[in-house]
Amino acid sequence: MPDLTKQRNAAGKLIEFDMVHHTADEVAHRNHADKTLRFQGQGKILLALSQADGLSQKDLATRLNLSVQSTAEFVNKLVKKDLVSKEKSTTDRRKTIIRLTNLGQQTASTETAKIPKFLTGLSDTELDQLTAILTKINNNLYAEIDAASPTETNKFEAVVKDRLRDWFL
Amino acid sequence: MPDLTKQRNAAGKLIEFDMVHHTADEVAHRNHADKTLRFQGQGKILLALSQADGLSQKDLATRLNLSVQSTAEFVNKLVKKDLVSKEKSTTDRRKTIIRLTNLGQQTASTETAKIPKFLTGLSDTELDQLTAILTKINNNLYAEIDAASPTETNKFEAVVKDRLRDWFL
DNA sequence: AATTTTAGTCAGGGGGACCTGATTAAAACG
DNA sequence: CGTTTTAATCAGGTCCCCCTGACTAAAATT
Repeated sequence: MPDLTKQRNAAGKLIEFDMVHHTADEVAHRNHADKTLRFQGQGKILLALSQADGLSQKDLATRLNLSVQSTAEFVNKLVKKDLVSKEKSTTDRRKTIIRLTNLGQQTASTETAKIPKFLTGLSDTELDQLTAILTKINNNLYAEIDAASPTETNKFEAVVKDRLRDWFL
Repeated sequence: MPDLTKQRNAAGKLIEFDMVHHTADEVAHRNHADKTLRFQGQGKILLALSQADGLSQKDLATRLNLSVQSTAEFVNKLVKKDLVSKEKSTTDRRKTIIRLTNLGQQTASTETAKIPKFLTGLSDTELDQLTAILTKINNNLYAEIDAASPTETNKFEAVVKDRLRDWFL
């Protein structure tokens, strides 16, 4: 019989973390235009490319379950920021290959590699505990995505799930 | 000497959690328009009101560091959704008092009270560990907000920090 | 009572994340 | 070779989160 109070406490702390983290992020970046990478819009494109560079826009659109028009728009925004480059495929003139620039690679790897300050006060034991618990939680969430997405009708979620998982192995 | 690998592992798991959580949220709410409350826009208003109901728009704007026009816009959107109500103050005809409707109270309390499925597979020990670690992390984040916001020049962050903290006590 | 301050509305705007439909050029198919 | 399919662009649109400036009415101040 799970202790509902403990679950509620943990849930409350997660909510608090989400809000405070968001607020701290805003405060830290107020004077710079660079927000933390979100799994949304341009962030999706960057994250996908940092895992598998050199995709066509159509590939990106399919993998991320976006329309080709949205994909093109986000890609063009990233081109403007010099985070990605576009070049025609040599094998199929219809295709445009999108790659991360050096700056784009740097940005994506920095975002995924940097250690948030708020983790620096934790002991090694706490870090191990946190990692183990989050691993469990993330697996539970993967299971949720699985259950809500029958593979036949929703290829996207399965693809993203696998991509996300591969990333952290 | 903190173990950088452990910190990096934990940070990676947090990033993964953010993305997978976001994806699971999208999948779960695809067929309903209700997204999880975000500490942003309308979500800010709802969360502030669920803590201190019956504020004027000016109060809300000040507390949340929004312009009065933005505040009015978000309030009107929430009125449309029947989540908040507006009424003129009896003591000052310039002021409009904003309150949560029953539906709004329900929505806000449901969001903050519901226990996410992904927590149900954790043992009591793990829940205690998670709560303790998140408490530490959140306090670190509060300290970050403090350090980045000298009280004189940025009242907002101090106010929000206190509000967020009060919420979970 | 005239002036200044306050609270909120209205109008217009920027930027982002997304979409649909029409169109063009390249590749595949019959 | 004609037709169909594919990849991307262009145009237009919705919704959200934010802003500034102008304006009106109510309250406070002088």
